[in-house]
Amino acid sequence: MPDPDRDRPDLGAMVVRLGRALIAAERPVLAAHDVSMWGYVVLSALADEPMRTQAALARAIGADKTRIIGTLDELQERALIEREPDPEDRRVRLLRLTPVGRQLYASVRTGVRAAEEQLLSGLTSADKRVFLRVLQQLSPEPD
Amino acid sequence: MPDPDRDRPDLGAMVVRLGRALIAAERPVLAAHDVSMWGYVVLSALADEPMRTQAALARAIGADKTRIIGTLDELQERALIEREPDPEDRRVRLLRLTPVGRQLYASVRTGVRAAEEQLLSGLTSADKRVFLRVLQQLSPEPD
DNA sequence: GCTTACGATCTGCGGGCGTACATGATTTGT
DNA sequence: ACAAATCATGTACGCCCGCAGATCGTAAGC
Repeated sequence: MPDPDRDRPDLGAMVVRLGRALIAAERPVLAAHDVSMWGYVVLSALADEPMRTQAALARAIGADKTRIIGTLDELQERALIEREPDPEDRRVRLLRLTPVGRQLYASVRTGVRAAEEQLLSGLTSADKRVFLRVLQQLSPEPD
Repeated sequence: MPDPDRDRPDLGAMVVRLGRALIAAERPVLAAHDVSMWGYVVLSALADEPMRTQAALARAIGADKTRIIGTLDELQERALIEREPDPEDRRVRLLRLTPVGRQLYASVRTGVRAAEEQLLSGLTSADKRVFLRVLQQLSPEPD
């Protein structure tokens, strides 16, 4: 009786390949809306809930805190997010989506989900359900 | 009836998080054997089958052909691989593992697999089987 | 033989990223 | 009041990567 587990590629190799396929599939969607990868990630994080500090946002999306500043600058300039000093602690900037930003995010996300569905289209619905549930279970929340 | 599919994170976000967790889990294993990530990938590719050209190897592992030269130099210096001019076409270098290289690869792979099993240890065996099968189905072979 | 094509290698460019450090504004603890 | 901590920001360094030539040796077609 053969052991399929011994012959499969490394988990890491498969995840990397899937990641590359996802990036390739989603790049056109992002480009169509003129949003960068990091921009989309920021919009996604802020759509879930507004953030009280930029450091918290950086932690939430697994980015360096200096790296997201440029992204925030651009999103703010396009009026997709608001970055307002907290009246109670004027060191911190309250971050939230504008209505326009929320709308754009919804559009991009719809496209991203469609691209993902395309990649998953070869699966049975049972396999897809298990796969997505397990993947969610295995992808750790950032501290 | 709630729709769990609408609330889940993007597939891309989950894959990236899982990838980071895998890298973190496997880094100590690689360091213990003094092998770089690229080195391990090369050993893995050559363990499957010897390669007739370095360009073919680069394509197989999704790396730039100039990138792998340094990796091959190091592996050759440690006598883990052989890089011999093809007598029939002396432009190309035949690449294959040495017995030592095959042995080291087996050790590292055992450690890598153990780290991966650790990450998967929270799953039921049915979930794990489906997840790995689907993941393999979704991770495209490089051209 | 001569031209063209191919493989390996080296070098340099530009971009993305993480890290560290410095600064200025502001809050907090004593 | 004063010192220490916190937050956003800017700057600079180094690393890794993909990509585009340029070079050299070799092979293949004419």
